[in-house]
Amino acid sequence: MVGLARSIVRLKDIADKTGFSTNTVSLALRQSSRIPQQTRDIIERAASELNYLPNHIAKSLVSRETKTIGLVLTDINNPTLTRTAQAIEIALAERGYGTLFATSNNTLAEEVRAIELFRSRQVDGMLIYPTSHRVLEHIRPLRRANYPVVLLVGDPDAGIDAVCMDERRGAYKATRHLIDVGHCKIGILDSSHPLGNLEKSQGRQQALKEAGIDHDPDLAVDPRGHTAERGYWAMDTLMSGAKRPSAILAGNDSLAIGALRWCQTHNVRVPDEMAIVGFDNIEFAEYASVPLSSVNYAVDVVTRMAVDRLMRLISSGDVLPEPRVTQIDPDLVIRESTRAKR
Amino acid sequence: MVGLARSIVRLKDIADKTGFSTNTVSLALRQSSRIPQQTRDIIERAASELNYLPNHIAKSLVSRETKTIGLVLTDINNPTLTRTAQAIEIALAERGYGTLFATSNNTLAEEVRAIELFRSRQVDGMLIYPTSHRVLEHIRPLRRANYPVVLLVGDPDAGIDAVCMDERRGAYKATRHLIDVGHCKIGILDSSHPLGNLEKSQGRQQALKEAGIDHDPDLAVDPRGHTAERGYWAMDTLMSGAKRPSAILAGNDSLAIGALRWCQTHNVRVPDEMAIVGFDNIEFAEYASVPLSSVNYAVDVVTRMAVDRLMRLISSGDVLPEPRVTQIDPDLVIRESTRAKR
DNA sequence: ACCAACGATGTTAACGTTATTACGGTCGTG
DNA sequence: CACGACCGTAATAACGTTAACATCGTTGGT
Repeated sequence: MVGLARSIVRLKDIADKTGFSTNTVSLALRQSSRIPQQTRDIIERAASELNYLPNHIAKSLVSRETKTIGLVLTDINNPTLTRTAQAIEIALAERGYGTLFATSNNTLAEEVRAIELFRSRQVDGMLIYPTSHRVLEHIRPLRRANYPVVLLVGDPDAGIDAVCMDERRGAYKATRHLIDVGHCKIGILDSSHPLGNLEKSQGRQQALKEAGIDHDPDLAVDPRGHTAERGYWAMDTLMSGAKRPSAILAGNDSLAIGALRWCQTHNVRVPDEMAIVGFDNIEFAEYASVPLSSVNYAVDVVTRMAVDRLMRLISSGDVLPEPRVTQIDPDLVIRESTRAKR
Repeated sequence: MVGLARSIVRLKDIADKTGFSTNTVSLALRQSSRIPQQTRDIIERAASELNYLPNHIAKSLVSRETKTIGLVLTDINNPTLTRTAQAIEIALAERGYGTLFATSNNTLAEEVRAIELFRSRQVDGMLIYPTSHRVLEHIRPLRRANYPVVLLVGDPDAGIDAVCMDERRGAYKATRHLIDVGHCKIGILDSSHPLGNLEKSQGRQQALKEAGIDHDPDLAVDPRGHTAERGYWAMDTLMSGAKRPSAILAGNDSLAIGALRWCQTHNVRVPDEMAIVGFDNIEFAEYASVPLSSVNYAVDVVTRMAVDRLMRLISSGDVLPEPRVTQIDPDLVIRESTRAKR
């Protein structure tokens, strides 16, 4: 095998070898019916002998599409985002698209950088998990310029296409469940930044309100992060306060595992003295020392719908259809960490 | 703000607006000293008014470099690969490179597909975590054609650049530690496929041999996967056998967590009745019900060295330097799961 | 005051591909 | 037997950028 990779074999080289023109070679390799089968065979044989590989870059320049999409994630420590990334890459590959990938590290500046990078690389569309669920001013102009963008976080009023789990509804279901099994002091470990994602918090409050339970602001702590370490810290903070909850809603499973660990090291029995629900239903939730109840994140559903929607936008030509926000109703997976109080 | 994104603003448009030629505009925007400051200012102002963004595709075509590298991973369920992916993306972005990303799903065919995809997209180099540590026949031709490739798995004899953790040494250290704290029946949960990665197994055997402990093949189980679920299964298989180990070396922390869970559900106390060591030192290892000892995976070191090496290869022109394999000596992080036997 | 050198800009060609149009020759038809 | 249709192939121009070279006017040195 000779002449791979860097040794740029071009249509011209095949043309020279076979005696046909560059153009004929191009048509033949694209199975054009204008070229008779016999000629095609000759050209195809020559192409494979020379180990020809089409230059996607040149093709993109003339076709004005790169068959590449940009994927922007916040950070990848969240196993769910990770699984989503992989599923998206696979789904896109099946449709002939490559995936350019960038992380924003949860900062707006890097998110903007990533979007600019992708634009300059002429991606055909973007899938974005934004840093903030509210600050979308840097994304809206894209949509306005008819650039195909699908968010993986849903603000129904954002005016941008989105496919995501309905976190408000998930938090509502989880809180309902905790109430059903006998809890009324239900704490929450989740971001409380006013520009952040408040949906879980709102879902919890709605469930509390419906059950006639007063909302106590002392039962909410912002862990300022998404790791188990932050969950441990937040739990410590919460439990050092005057009012101790009997159940915890954690913004994700890493936080929940940190909280669970805190309970273990402080001899608080789970679920008897403390119930815990997480979000995302990562694999480790099931394998924790006390298997964790968790609001499931339907990776495959989100991926499929988001990619379908993006393909739809890409193929819609110059004028995009009205934005559509799809929120998927999540299932609550009940495990031992929220077993009913006796 | 008008005319973003899809509305292709070209150098020509700036030229028309300012009265200069396309070429002058190009030079000015690249801060060429051949263009006086005053002219540059005019052109830059016009560019920003038109919201010009350079077309990377066109640039690539003429410069013959895409400033993009391809990253091939097996699958992303392994949190360590995930952290590596993110760290690599960041390191490359700092150097002005974009990251094209693909997963092989642990199949050779998809790995080949990903590599072809990247080649046709003219990436300037690739970072590959191969499915098999031994089967590299599809990668070697790249190297032979002077294509910059760095593996994230090290076979010293592969003839391909690589940067990785020294897993043999890690397993040796872990096994040594288990012996030191009093174990002699040391089981292993790891792939035993002859074409797979046998380094952990070899490291363990070396340590056993040095300690004069006979190798017992019944103490090894192939979990056929890398998840906690497979770890639970493998542990069950191992403990159902005639000979039960008193300590376990697990191929990664997910497997270890599965094994730990098995011990809990079967009332086997860790570490008193069973010691467990994992690999990779993921965050959850520290937050497991019994904090897990683990062989650390130095994400930052691997990333930095691999990216540096790749940059070196890319800038080395037509003839690549001799391949170099760097194996990083891993630290063993000792936690409660291997506390000394009394 | 003249010529060389230089500073500022423009012209042309190239990168590898695809799309559009053009060109010969052969065949069928009247 | 002439004419148009059609088939197979080729020539040309484009995509947006950069690199090499060309051109013009001005300046400075002698």
